[in-house]
Amino acid sequence: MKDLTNSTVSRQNILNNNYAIEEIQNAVGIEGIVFENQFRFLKNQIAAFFEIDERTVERYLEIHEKELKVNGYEVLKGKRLKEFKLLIKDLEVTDINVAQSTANLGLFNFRAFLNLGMLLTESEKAKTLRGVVLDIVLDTINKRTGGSTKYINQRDGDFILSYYKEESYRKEFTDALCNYIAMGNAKYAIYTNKIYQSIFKEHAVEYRQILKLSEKDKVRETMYSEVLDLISSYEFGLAKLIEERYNKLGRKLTSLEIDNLFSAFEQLPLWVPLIEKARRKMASRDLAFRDVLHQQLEGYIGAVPAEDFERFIGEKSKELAERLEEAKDVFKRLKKRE
DNA sequence: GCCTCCCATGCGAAGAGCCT
DNA sequence: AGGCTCTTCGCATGGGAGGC
Repeated sequence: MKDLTNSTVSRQNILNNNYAIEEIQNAVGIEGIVFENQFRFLKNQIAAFFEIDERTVERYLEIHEKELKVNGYEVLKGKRLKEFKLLIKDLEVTDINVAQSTANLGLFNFRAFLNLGMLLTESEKAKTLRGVVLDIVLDTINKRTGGSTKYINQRDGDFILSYYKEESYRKEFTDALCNYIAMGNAKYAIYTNKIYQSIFKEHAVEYRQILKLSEKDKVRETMYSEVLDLISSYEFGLAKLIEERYNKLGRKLTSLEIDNLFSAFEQLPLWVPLIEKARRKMASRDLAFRDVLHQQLEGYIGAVPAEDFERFIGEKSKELAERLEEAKDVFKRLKKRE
């Protein structure tokens, strides 16, 4: 993982990982005032923890206002401030004195506190915190995936269906290549790679290298359901186009003809948003979960949203074996009904 | 080795709005 | 209305980096 202080994406990938945040909170052990079900910290508490001046906190709030607000910093006023003041009065906290007369009050929650810790370059304590945070993040992902992230894509509930569907579309595609294209056996690899390159700019060998896959690993078993779905669309669409052209010509297509067909097909504007989405998901997730950088897709890297952490390492994500077992049961039940 | 420039830091004033 | 205490921002300071 990159240096947190200058990588927005890396910071957000940690802050969006609720599982890691929970562990970090336990490890850091800093306790604020519980307000609206969250720990809250005042500016002076934050400054004291990081051993910096309050004015420094303000500077960071100025420069990174948007990021810190997204992650939970807010300025209370009006009704909610009144409630907060009441809460403090009730708690009789001695080390915190918020004047009853104050008109607005800045509050950090734990995520915003952590966010600031990732930005601060002048605090030794923040530096130490970053080290701890990175360790915990790696540890959480490893713990939840059982050590390897090679098949983390399969932990998503949509994977199995996409994978099975894709197999049948692939069959259509290879059949079309077999029956309607006048080329040697190299055609299967050539046009499969063309599809990969059209979708994510890498051919199978590059993809294998980048993900450090071994000979016996199947590339498609490592792909995210969104990418598989797109490959399915390509394969099925192309299969039908090839068949149509074959029927029209009344003979097998030459390699030049299928190349022309392919480039017209991949340039259809309908692909643009779908490809954009697949690239974004693949590049961002592989960086966050597999610590893998697809250089060709660098421009598509963004922060992985919290829902994705739920999907891939959350309670609902499961090992493929478990899913297969479940799928088997479903098949059995269906059979009984017949 | 000295000078200059830049930036982080911290002081303090202005502005805001709630409390009594 | 005046007091109070917060946020925000301008500005002075000082230290460090880099140029000559």
